[in-house]
Amino acid sequence: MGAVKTKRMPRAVREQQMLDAAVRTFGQRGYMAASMDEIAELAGVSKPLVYLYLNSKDDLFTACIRREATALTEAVRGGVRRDLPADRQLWDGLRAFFAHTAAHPDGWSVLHLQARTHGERFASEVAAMRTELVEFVTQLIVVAAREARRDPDLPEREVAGLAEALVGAAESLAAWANVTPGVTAREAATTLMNFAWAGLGGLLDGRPWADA
Amino acid sequence: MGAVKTKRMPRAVREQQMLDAAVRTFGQRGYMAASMDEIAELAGVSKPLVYLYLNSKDDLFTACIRREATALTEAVRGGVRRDLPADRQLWDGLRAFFAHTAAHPDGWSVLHLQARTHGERFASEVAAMRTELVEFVTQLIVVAAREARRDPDLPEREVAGLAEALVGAAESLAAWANVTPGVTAREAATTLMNFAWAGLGGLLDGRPWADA
Amino acid sequence: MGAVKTKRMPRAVREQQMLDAAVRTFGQRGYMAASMDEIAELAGVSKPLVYLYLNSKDDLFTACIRREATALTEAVRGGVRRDLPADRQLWDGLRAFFAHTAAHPDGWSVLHLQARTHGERFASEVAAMRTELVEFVTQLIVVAAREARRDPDLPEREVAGLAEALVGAAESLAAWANVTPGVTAREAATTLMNFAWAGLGGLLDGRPWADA
Amino acid sequence: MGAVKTKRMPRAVREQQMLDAAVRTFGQRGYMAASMDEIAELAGVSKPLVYLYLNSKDDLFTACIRREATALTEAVRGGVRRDLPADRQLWDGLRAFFAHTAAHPDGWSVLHLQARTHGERFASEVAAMRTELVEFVTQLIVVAAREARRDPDLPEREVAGLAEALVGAAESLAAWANVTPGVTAREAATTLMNFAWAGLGGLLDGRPWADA
DNA sequence: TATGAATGAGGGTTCATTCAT
DNA sequence: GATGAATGAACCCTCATTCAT
Repeated sequence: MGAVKTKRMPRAVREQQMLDAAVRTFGQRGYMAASMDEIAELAGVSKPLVYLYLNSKDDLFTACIRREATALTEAVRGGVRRDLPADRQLWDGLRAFFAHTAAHPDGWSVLHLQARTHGERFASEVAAMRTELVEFVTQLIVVAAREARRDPDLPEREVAGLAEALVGAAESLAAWANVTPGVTAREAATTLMNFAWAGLGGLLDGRPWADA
Repeated sequence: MGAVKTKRMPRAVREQQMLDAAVRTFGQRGYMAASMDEIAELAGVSKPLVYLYLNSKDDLFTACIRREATALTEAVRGGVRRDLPADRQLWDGLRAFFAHTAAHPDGWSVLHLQARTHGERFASEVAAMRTELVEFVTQLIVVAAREARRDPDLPEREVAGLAEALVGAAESLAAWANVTPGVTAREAATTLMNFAWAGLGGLLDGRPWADA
Repeated sequence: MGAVKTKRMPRAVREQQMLDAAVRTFGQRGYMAASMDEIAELAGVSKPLVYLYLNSKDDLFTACIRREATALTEAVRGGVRRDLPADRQLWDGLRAFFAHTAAHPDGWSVLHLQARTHGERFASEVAAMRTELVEFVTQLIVVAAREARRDPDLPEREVAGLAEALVGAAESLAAWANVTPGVTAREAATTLMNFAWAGLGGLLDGRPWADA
Repeated sequence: MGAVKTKRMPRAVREQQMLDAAVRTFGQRGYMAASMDEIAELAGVSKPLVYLYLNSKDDLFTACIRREATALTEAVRGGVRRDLPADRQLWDGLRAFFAHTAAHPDGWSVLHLQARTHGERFASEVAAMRTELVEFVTQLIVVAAREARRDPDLPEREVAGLAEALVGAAESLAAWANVTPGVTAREAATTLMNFAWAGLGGLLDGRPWADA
């Protein structure tokens, strides 16, 4: 069942077919439960060819992570115009993020679940991408503070924690939106914006929550 | 290595030793990479005994999930006094949550990473616990709205999304706190409270962020 | 075929059965061409059991080498009485050597052919045994020189070369005797003694061959 | 790496390049561990071309054996003048033998180690060459006996054994000389001549070693 | 209660070999 | 004359699981 058996394709094409099959299989079965046999069959190719082009299960998985991470990063970057105000950038970025993860659930599973669960080697591969997103958000927070002309010296770690929380919330909402019928990317983005932007606003206004 | 070899223990005790070993192994190696051999050895028991008591790898893993989920739920519940104001309840609950996950990283890994990555069967097992937490938070949001005497009819799905985002942010911060040296449970809780409570406040004040 | 299927043997016994099968298979097929499947079947055991006891193909081969090397060394040592004259010791040693190699052709193949052809790791394992034999012969030559009360200061490397040549001749004759019908251990030993002892005698008499 | 990539060579030349690469690879890795991939790459050629010219791994290996056996045989034959006395012929032949094996260690490895370790088919291929050498030596022994005008009717099998031993000693010394630094072909030849010629002399003088 | 002995099934990887151009 | 694309078959190894005691 897999792809139609087309013979003698140039290497670059076959490689993409293999990566497609691999992302799907890894995303649905998990890294370890996915067998090279299944991937090869889904790609419409014999196993040795997979090894010839992608080298090993490890390398194949790494290639998947890289491809999907790049795709997601570029989707977010491409959805944002850096000349707009910070809140608008965040809003656009979130929409792009939710739209992309919803459109590529297996890729998102590879990045969000599988890569972080099977060894430092893979985890650090996604970590790079996540760092980029967190830094993007961090910058937006700083810019927002400056735009609001309010005291911009939030302690650095505080900002890092906030960004981390925001990205985490986004990831969680992405998963939630994927399984809750009828939730659109726009809606998820709205929910998060409401939550986050107001929270940031309160912070920047100097109204932090304080325990007794 | 592993537990001291003591013979002829009552069944209940042996079972806990096995679960301890299993949680540790599953948490560190991952579900599939963990071998029954390693678990049995770490528990100081022969493999057939593990099967006699816990039946299969699947069942063993399920037992781990249940035990750790219960422990986490109870830790959070036990940290909260339902007669205090909503914000204080959230704050106490978060501190308990971060403290427990920091104290039981393998258990947290089982719940947060492993259980969600290896099939619907296990995922739904954690989902129950997560739902409980999300519902707890949901209720707090509603109560907070009521306490603030402001228009309490936030649309239900909106609230669900917020709660989901908050729990996701908490989970993400828990992981972040586990790998960032020097971040305490209290600090993580503070960061999240600042973020979330202010955000909620803004929402409840009727100042949602709105796109153009 | 292979051993009769007997169930539930103690480990030590099974291990010997496996080594028997392995020596036979390695000796006849060669290290690389021998498959673990074939060895397991010949031993009347499933493959996993072979791995459980012997660990890996490498380790299994090493165990074969060690067992056969020890057996050969002990056969030679056991055939010699150190209180007899040097020529008699050599004669006895050679007979024991030829007898043992003829009785265990697969073991001899493992030591003489296979172990030296598949990597330094195995080669050095046999080298130890060979060194022992060469040193035994070396000593005999020195003793013979002393007994003959002739100038005993043969240059050391010269002696080493002679011993090497003698052992090589013996190994070669062992192979020859194994494939030439009707050649007994005694006969091979005689041939070599005639060849070697007279040669040594000439040397010790100070009548070396000299080129123009 | 490998040969310089030159296109469109005449077949004979390409074949030699392939055999060069094959001898080197077989000699260093061993017959089974050598892969056609490696050989083709080292030869600077694509794999199908190797198959086109040499047919199969088996045939390629056989071709290597034949080429190297012929080269060695001719080196020895070319080093000897049949009109000189027998001892001189032996001495010259040994020098040529040791010089050639030292100059072509991979070829020697193919003949001495690999060909004898991987099935009757290959073994018999070298056996032919070895027989030639053994016969050459046998003849020299007979001639020596005649020259010495002593009773030339040594029993035939006795002579065969002696020749076998001599060739075995030579082979062993060749390996020894290859790994012992500073041992020249001349030196190895001297050692063996001293050993062998004197031994033969003793024999021909009618002074065989005799056991009790 | 507890375990040493044993295996069916399957996974990752590699290799000699061929087709189609 | 020469090669990029492709595969059937096999091999080493591991694992969850059970039997017999």
